[in-house]
Amino acid sequence: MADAPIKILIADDEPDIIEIISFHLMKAGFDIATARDGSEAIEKAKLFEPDCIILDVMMPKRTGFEVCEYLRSNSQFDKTLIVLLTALNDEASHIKGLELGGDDFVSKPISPKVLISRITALFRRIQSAAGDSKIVTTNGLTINPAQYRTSLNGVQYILAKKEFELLYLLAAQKGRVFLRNEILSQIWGNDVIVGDRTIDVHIRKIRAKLGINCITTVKGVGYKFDY
Amino acid sequence: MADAPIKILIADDEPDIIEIISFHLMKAGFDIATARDGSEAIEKAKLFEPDCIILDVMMPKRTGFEVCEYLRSNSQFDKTLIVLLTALNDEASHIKGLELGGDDFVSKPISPKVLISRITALFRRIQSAAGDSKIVTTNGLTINPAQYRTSLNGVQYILAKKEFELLYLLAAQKGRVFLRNEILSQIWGNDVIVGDRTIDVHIRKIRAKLGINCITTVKGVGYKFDY
DNA sequence: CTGATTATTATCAAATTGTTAACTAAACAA
DNA sequence: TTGTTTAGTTAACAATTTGATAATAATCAG
Repeated sequence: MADAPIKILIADDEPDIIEIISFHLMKAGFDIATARDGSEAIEKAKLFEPDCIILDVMMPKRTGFEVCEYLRSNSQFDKTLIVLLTALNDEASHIKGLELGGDDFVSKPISPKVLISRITALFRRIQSAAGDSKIVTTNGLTINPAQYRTSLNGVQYILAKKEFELLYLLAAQKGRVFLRNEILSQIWGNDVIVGDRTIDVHIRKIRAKLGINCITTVKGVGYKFDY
Repeated sequence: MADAPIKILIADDEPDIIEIISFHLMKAGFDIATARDGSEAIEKAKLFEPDCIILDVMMPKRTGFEVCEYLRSNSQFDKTLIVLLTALNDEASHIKGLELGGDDFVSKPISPKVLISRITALFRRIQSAAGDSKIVTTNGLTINPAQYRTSLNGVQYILAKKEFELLYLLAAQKGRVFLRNEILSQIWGNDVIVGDRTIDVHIRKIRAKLGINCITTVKGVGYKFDY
């Protein structure tokens, strides 16, 4: 729901595992925090407010199960995904983990790629369940189509429907030049006939409202988002 | 909004597997349909409209991957969960499956209990992402769907049924814009026909009763809760 | 410099929503 | 049942916002 990078907390008592996983998740663009035992995991969870927590089942102080149970009893973490890791490939703990409110369960040895694609799949599914589509973010400019909201460096700008749709169309494929015809058929549809100047006027309004030149004119061709 | 039994389609070419899985899933209260190959899976999916499809990767006619790809390219199945089954415990196909839009990936031999708990966990997570039946609290405003009660800074406000449902629908997914059509189908259902002004009037009543502007109009699009 | 393309501005028409009041249906108590 | 209250819907109109166009100015490419 937040238009920020996805935050993941990794809790495991084996430094090697933490290192490998966090390396790969960072490379995949996630924002990472780590913890070495169950108690630390809970503390960090409260401060860091991650979107997803990866918990080793076997940890000192509090096991992953205990942490999971704690998090699930606290409404602050209603929307936090919990992925449990275990060395055992044992059915009972697998089921137990899911019943305690875990969202996924991965057995060691862990393949970072598999872990990343599982987490990605979970987020994808949740976003689509919540009716979200893709949020565009560049240089402090955020365009959120589910909320019809545009903000620049934290300040909100209210765009009209057509303005917003036009901006989103261009921004969703940053750098690509859209011909006037493409824009017309995408935003207005193939059967509606409007003049060419109409596009210009909307582009102008977007530029004026945001106060930045995020849309570049490609003379004789069309427009592109470049920011 | 409908609390009908959850429908699951199982597609596998091994009759034994189908039998075992469908037996356990039925026992767990799901509504089951089956298919023996990829093509049949697609046909049945269209007719049966399952909430979840369990696909064996290795199937005649069309593989599970192909079926998955097909389903994901068809917006009718946007909200359908896809669980892939495979005999291979091979990382590449695991990742491939998730990238094709699968939601979970389970390796054979399959434990029915594990399968059920994974499916249950997925549904649980999706429901909560979609804003299911939880008390909403923001800035002193509390909306309790179990009791149909609303209070603002400790003071109770009595909303009528439709007013309450409308407020809750929006508030459960704060920030998200709901199209008028979405609102109509969620609150009134797909077969009831009411005029557009009806929504406005209820929105107005909510705003008047609470005395705050917790619902924002997004002109030409719909409404959103923002408070 | 010149012709073509785009930017700007103001204006008007159209679409959308807000508001009120009246009417109908449902729920409830006497 | 009857009368009364409450909720839900609709219609009519007002207010607002948005979108399209035209006319003019500015800009760019050759």
